[in-house]
Amino acid sequence: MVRDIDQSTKAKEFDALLDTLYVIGGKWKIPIIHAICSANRQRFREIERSVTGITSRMLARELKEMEMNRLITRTVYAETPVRIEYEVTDYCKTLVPMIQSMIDWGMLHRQKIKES
Amino acid sequence: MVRDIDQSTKAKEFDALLDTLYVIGGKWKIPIIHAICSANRQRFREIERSVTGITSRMLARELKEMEMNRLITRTVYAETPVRIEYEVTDYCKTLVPMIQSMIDWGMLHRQKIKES
DNA sequence: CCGTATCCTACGGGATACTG
DNA sequence: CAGTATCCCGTAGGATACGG
Repeated sequence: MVRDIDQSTKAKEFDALLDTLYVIGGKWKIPIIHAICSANRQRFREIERSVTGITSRMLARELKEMEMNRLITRTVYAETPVRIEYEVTDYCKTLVPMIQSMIDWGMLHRQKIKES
Repeated sequence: MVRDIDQSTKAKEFDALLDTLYVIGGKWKIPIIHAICSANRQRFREIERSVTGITSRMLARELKEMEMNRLITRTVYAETPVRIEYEVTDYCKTLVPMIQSMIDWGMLHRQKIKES
């Protein structure tokens, strides 16, 4: 039946939405992506500085999770001292328009609230 | 200085991003908006049914918060029995493209993970 | 139908200290 | 620099029951 097909499509959309919210969920992932993206590649300490308020524990944890989800890559350069760089994947860059729309919307929202 | 202007712009962008994440934050708001939007207006019970897993406590709480943030309106129709409908504001509809991109991205992500 | 009132707990996430 | 190890806490949010 057409109706069944339509329902399962809606259900899949809903699940996809939940997936996305899960992947980008929590307080830090989007800000981290935004930070790495704006410099294209970044070291641990640099990210820590540009994401205001994050602790090294949280950053380490989030980076690990995002690596598992193929959002970033971690590269170790065997220099002395060792240098480690994080880079967003092309895949992750597909999130950029979404993040930009979040920024735009936040600006708008701030205006809206001021007009109380 | 140009550099200061640039930095404060970046800071504002960052804050706007945090604002958005705050407003749409939590587990339920985006799914709720998506549910109401897809029908344009909805009653409490209908929303409850289409947002899988939510409890009435959570739904009531989220709706209240979203009303405060001018994302939805609550209209009471003095019939018997009384009918109450929730509607997204035009303002809220500016979130729709973002939500759609979340859905698209979720679909993509699922593929990506399957290819492990 | 449209919620509110309680109670309770898992866990996201902060603070601090420490290692290779 | 690039993290790990502990300890700890607030609160988002689940379960359940009830009321207008």
